[in-house]
Amino acid sequence: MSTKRAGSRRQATTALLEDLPLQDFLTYRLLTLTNRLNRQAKKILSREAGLRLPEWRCMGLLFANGPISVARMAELSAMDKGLISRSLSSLTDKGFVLTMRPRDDRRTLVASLTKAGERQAGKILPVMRKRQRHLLAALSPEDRAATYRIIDQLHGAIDSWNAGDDRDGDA
Amino acid sequence: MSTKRAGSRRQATTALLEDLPLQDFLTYRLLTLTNRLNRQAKKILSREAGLRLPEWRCMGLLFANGPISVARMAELSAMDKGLISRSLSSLTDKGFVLTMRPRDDRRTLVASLTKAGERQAGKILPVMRKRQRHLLAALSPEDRAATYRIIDQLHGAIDSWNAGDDRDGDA
DNA sequence: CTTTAATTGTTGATCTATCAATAATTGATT
DNA sequence: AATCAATTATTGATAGATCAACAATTAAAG
Repeated sequence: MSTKRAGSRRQATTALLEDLPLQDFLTYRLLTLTNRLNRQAKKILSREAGLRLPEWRCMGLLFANGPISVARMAELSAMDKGLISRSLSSLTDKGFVLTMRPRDDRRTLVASLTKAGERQAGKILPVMRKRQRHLLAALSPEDRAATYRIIDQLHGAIDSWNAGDDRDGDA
Repeated sequence: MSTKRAGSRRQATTALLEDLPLQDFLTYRLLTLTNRLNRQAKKILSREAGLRLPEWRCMGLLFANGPISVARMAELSAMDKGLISRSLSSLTDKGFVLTMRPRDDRRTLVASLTKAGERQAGKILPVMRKRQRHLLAALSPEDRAATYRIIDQLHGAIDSWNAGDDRDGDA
């Protein structure tokens, strides 16, 4: 439980950066946070629907965006196309997804939800939204706004580091 | 590269939560962020030292905290003890870590860095610190302070969700 | 038209993360 | 002491994420 975490005993500010202990590295902190979030989501999904995390993400994408290709799904979610491909396979087996190859470009694969898939997504989504609300409710309005800004700025920092590093590094 | 991300086209605030698109779920955003951060760290480590991510985390823990047990490492880093165990094995093979079982409790395994391990950690740490500085430099002082606060508050939200859910859910 | 290049999705390999089962040891109860 | 419970680390199984190699198809160049 919470007492097991190493977290908040130090307000790590820039001044401390010179000897910032590893446990206070921003990357560490974010990693342990998302690991816990993933564990939680995983538990919800297996309980509610017998779905795996990337499967649910695919269903959510299709539910929100309608029938789209694997490439488009990767673009929207930053998921790996290989992972998407495998997830769509298993979702097809489970009867939640239906795929087809458009005549005008037979390389692309367009996926869409079946009726059962829509029912399933409609059942899970409220739980997930409730969870999002619960998470965001823990933050002050200022921090809520700051959160998305911070995430975007960190993406920018990753970009610029990779750029200086050598070539792209994100693709 | 950056144009591939779906991110910042929307300032997701509480008001929008009712139909928050999946791509703007906080958990999504954090996940794609940490995935990118991990990719980056992985690249740095394999280039600089031929180390894997959890291996480096173990070395960093030992470098910062001195000789400690597997359980203590798990406690400090929120890593899985199994993952730590395997990492220590490979680090021992690589000559960076040395383990021993104290006479007073022969269940526990205490790990420490070898000279070579310390050299290696001393070589990597500056790069990693530089990266942390680079990331934090992208944020305003207010956002920097907010970041750690937000992370801690989200941990709290996870705790309370899990508590209401059923039993613990973190252990 | 034909060759070459680029795009799209699939698959295999490897690493990361989590969980559960186990063995070894220690601590507690009787 | 002897049994039972708790702790510690290891191992196996499975899911998740990344990368690279590949085949099929389409687009571009000549």
